[in-house]
Amino acid sequence: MPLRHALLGMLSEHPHSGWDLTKRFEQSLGNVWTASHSQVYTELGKLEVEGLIEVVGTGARGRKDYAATEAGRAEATRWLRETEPSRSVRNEPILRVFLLWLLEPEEARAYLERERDRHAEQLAFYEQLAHDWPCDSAAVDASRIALEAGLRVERAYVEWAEWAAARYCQADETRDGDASG
Amino acid sequence: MPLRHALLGMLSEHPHSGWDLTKRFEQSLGNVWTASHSQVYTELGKLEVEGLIEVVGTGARGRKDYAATEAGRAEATRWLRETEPSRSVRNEPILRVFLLWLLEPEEARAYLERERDRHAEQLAFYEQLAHDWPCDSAAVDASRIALEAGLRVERAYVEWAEWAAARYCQADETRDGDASG
DNA sequence: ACAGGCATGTAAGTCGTTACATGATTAG
DNA sequence: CTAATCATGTAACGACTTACATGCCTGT
Repeated sequence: MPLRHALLGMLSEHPHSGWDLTKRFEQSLGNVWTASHSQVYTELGKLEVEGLIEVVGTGARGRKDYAATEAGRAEATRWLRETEPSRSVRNEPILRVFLLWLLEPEEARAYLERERDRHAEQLAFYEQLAHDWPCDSAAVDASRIALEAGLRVERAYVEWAEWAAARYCQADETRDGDASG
Repeated sequence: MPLRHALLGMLSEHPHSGWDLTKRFEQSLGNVWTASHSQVYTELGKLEVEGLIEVVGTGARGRKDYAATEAGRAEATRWLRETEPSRSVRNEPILRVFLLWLLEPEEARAYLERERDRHAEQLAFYEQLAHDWPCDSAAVDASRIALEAGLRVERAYVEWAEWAAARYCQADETRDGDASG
């Protein structure tokens, strides 16, 4: 149950509301794990019933801030220690590359160029995060290591997409000599 | 529905049995998309009812080889053209890195070293595939481009895991001066 | 007053995992 | 004859997505 443990981990760092956690899944965590707000609120409800998290504050608009209890933090640690990471993967953008031969070369090239742009944007975002990085706690340090993975993987994707688009460019140019677009 | 379209794509290349498709999800495709045999057989049943695939041969032990029909291939192409790739991501091994601060430094380092070894193995496998690559059809070419993504991303992970483990090494050495392990 | 963002929740349906269940073929 | 591998399927349960539903606060 990685969602539950992702939540316990974040709530072991410092309090978050369901809204905050949802935002984190959309932002820095988004290249690693995604969860919709409905999933987050449902799981928070279960975790509270089980005594793994508790409400530690409330705010405007019904906001509730949760933090992990000792039991919750222990459960997150136990999960890290005693279970193997699932290797189940979902990477639809690259899955599509396996099917790219079904398209015309210019369509395939356009797809690869969009991927390059997307990854270039993501890389720029990560570079900004790394540039502004505060040097604080151990939690922050682990996040910095995870960020470094994002940084390096995005860089690899940008270079790959350029290499791949060039392959399809060649195929296209061979056919009609047009290098525009 | 990426599973359905992954199947249609593979069955547009050449015939496969449910067993073959399951194996492909465990091997080359496995770093991009995974599916259990139960999911594969269930989806093949639906695709056949919908006329998107058909049985084109049978073999020993009840083996059934399927191929995409024209309608199936058209559906795969339509999906590529008309839908945006889902950005929903599952990458539990890196998710765990965000929680690594909950462990002792030596445990965290051990985790990163296991990841390094895993990715090094995967990289070696991809390098072998790339080395033995046949130069044939367009389908093969798209797979070669997808393989290149795997190759470059795995290389990035190996280098990242080494960088990351070194960080935890330092933390550990600062505490007890032990550089073994 | 209104728009945009903050904030939380429920329900229906689909997708995915795990376990159950069976049996044929092949190589040693 | 026996183990490994090939080969297919179903069922129960849990996870995830999408849509529905509500309402408050802040800035303009």
